Amino acid sequence: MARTQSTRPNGRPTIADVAKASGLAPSTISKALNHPPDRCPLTQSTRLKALKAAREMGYKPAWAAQALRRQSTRTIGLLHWSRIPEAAGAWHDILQVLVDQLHQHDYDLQFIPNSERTPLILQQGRFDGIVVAHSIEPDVAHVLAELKLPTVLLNAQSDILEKAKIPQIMPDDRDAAMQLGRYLIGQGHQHIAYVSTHPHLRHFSYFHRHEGLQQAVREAKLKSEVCTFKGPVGTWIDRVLTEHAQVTALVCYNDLDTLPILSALWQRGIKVPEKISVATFNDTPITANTIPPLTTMRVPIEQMAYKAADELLNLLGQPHDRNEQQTLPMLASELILRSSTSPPPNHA
Amino acid sequence: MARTQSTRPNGRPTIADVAKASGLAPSTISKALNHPPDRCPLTQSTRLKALKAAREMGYKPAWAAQALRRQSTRTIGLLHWSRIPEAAGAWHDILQVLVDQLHQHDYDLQFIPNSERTPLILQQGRFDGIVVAHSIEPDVAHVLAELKLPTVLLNAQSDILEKAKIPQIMPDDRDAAMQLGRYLIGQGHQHIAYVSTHPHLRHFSYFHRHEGLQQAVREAKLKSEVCTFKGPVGTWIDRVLTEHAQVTALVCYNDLDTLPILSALWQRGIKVPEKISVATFNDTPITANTIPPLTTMRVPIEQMAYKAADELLNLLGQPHDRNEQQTLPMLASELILRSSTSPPPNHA
DNA sequence: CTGTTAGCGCTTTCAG
DNA sequence: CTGAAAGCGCTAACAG
Repeated sequence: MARTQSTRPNGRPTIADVAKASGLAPSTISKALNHPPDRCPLTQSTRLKALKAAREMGYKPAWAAQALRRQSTRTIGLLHWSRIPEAAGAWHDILQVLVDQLHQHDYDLQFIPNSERTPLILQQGRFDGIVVAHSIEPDVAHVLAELKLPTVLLNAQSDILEKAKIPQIMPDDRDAAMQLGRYLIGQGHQHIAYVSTHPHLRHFSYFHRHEGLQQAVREAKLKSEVCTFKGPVGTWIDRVLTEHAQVTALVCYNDLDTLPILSALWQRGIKVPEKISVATFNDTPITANTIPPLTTMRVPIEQMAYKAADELLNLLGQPHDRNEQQTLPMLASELILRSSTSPPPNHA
Repeated sequence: MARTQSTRPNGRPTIADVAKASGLAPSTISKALNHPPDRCPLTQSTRLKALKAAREMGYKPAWAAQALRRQSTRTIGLLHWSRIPEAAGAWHDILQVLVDQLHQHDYDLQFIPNSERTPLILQQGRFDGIVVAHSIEPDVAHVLAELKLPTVLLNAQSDILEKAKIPQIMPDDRDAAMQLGRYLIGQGHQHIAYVSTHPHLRHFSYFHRHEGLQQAVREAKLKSEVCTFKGPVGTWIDRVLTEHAQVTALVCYNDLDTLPILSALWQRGIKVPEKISVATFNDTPITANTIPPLTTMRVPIEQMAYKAADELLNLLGQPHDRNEQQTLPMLASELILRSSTSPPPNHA
């Protein structure tokens, strides 16, 4: 660990130091470091000499200098909805895959918190590409569209960006909800409610799932509509149990919604599924461990992440095992049966 | 939006373009942009001229160039344990505060995934400071210690870094567990088990909580020890209920552990709290919505985050409202009573 | 008060 | 096959 030759104020050696110490030129060191062993325009011996010197001095390229010179940061920005990343539940698994895939091509993933400063940060040239996750505000979308950076929409929707031909990866939420609706109707349920504890949902998944449920009801020619309730569970649960007592199945928007809903039913002594069935979306660890364990639609989270990485690397001009598909099909979900659903009470 | 004057390949104007367009020198534009209105070495009129030109051309400083020149990235790295940030539960709230505090001083927070590349990333000079969250591997700690970067340990432990006098912010887990233990013992519990679903916990919180519980048992002069069980709940729960049937209270390591544990008890028809009491740490939304709602210790998460930001800004030489305390006291937790605990069965 | 100059550390032509 | 030189875009020191 001879960290002696150093010129930088912070004490770390520059490429010039390595050059001097090895009796080679800076450019030679650079070549040795940046070209793969095979296609490297250097003699085997000089290459090794350069590498050895660099290693011995503990030389690490200064990132800002590389970025400035290459006009590329090898960093992908993840634009997410909230102040800080939602790495809970489904997003956790998505991010895991995304980070791994990008790492394989020497890209890092950086979260871009949603704040007033977001547009500035995007315009500073800190990113080689962008993944838009969950949703995006119109003003940010405009900035992004002007930037013409390689970008993909991952489980996110934006008229502005879609118009700009940005690839969009999303699950087929309508189909998933329809499958779930058909299953419940097949069990004998005639009145289904679609519920969420979040008061202001604007995500397309919320609407698509509602539509899918409605379609299942329509095709079964039930007499009822799918009624909806949203906001804190205390604001609507008692109405469901009284004014809408014919409802025998609750479909929750997502896994995180279910904890307060199951809790509210339990506190009122309403048995699940004997009195009312409950089902949801996203097959996360939470859903397997609720009381009772939840019937849920497994959304193909990992597949979505692979697709997103694939599309982005493609836009970045990275050679990689391209998933050769012209269009981006929406991905299908799978029904996971657990004990929170059953035929409704008094059913033949 | 006259984006006409542009020289850069990517079409965005440089400071030189702004200079040319405004008839001023690049350095003048730089001064106008980088000095606060008050202490700016420019005439009001030239300052405004510079600012106007920059705004009209949509000029945004290139981040890499600024970083290279200033030898500072205005970015703080968050070193976390897993591949991707754990933004669930308690960490979510911590990060929220941390990001906000740093933003107020124009620092961004960037997650550094734990991988083989972590040491390299640290050495590239991408960060002005580091927050070590949760835990850290020895080799990474060594690299970090050599870097001499402003660093704080946030709910993390590392002999190597503590030896290097890195400030450490952590909750008083021993005290929290002791409070909880005393409460349970006061309720009449004589046999307490300390449990977790995670098989290989090495975090100091895990050990400190155990110690606190033991201390409560010791000071109450109970005849039993605190027995521990860890790993997937299915591997130990039946043993607790048979071989250790005298156990009447389960203290879970943290909030995320409780879902599978409550579920396992429910599946076996064991009533909580009538048959067995359950309590845990971290007062997160999850704990309020379990069946039954959980008695828990509220760890002062936000306070910890404020302290961490404070310490770090201090090390960075940022003038700010310094929380003038010489030592870093460990922070106390508060008991939140809910319905998952009660006196044990057959208790007077 | 403003402009000129000199790099920050690196990579990439382009000569030798 | 290797080295010298230029310059990415910016800011800070120093002249004028």
